Amino acid sequence: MDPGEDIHFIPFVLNGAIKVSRENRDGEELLLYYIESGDTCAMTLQCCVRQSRSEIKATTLEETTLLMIPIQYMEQWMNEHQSWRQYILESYHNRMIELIETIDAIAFMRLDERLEKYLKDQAKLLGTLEIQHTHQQIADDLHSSRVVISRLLKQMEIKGMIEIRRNRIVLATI
Amino acid sequence: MDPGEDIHFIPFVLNGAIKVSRENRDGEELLLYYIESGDTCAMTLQCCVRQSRSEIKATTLEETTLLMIPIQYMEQWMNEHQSWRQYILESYHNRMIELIETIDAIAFMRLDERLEKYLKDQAKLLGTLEIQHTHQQIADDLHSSRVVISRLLKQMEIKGMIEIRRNRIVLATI
DNA sequence: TTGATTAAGTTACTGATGTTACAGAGTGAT
DNA sequence: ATCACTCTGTAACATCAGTAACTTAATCAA
Repeated sequence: MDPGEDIHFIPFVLNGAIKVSRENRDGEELLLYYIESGDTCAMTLQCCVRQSRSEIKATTLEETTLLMIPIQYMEQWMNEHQSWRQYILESYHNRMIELIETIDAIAFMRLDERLEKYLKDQAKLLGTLEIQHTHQQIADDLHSSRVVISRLLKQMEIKGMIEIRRNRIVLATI
Repeated sequence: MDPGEDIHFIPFVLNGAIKVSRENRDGEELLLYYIESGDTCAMTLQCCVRQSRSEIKATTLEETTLLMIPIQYMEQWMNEHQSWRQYILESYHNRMIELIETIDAIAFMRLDERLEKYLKDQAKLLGTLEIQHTHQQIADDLHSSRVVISRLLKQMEIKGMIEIRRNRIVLATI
């Protein structure tokens, strides 16, 4: 899904996971949150329809199956079913909590701490200790640079927290 | 409103403005967004009830009148009125956009740019070019330090963007 | 096997921001 | 006027993170 695209559906993740990032004009990114299976992102709709400046990028992390719910059902169900209302409100709330967590990270944590959190989150999400990313990809998600990430990863390896392979980081524990 | 407090109402701002900040364990802060008159913060409720860790601090900026809506009405109206549902959803959405704006600021902007934006936002919000804050208060909102803010303000003054007085910054324009 | 390509390692340097410490200015109470 | 207190100015220094430039290693295709 590209920023600015016209969207008439809200995505519901059946299985897999979606990564949602913020992009600035220079094409620099920052990971905002993940949407896991059973989850939806109600704000996607309004966010992409209403605003041109508020650009958000969504990409799949793994093989992902989506249920695309047409916007008219969304509205109809909102009116008819309390459970649906609750579900949508909860979805909003969860995204909100995650955004605040992201703010915590970039405002209060140093990059080495953020990197450690990132790797652990990633491992939890995909249910594996092996993270299949290049240093450059990690740098993009954290809005940093490849050299800096390499440096910090090397330090983590020295401390025995991870093992560095080509295209892959292996965590010692979660 | 202190973090962790039990809340059975959602606040509806009749006039004035509320500042919502995030606080970490060390008592350091970061301004998240403002709630202006006619606005509400539906998430306040869930945020303060559900989670103990997700602490958020709300303080009034000026003389403010709140309408406190008991949670049971909130639920009842959700079921009965489409307009209320729409209003609540919009409230969530607006907070979301503002959080993303905050993320943009801390992730992609330098401190001097954030400071400029902060002063202008403050001026717009209160409808005056005079901002009644000490450098320390500004530093707190931006999660920086007093010395750094003084330094940057001095540079802005040299450029003719502001005038520095005791307890007060006077903007040249918005 | 060779060469091309991409990923990762390394070093030296720069710049933004934070810290410490102290001096000076403004304000208000007595 | 004097004192206490708070706010602001400034300098020297520390640190984290980003950049540039180059080397080395891994992978893959021809």
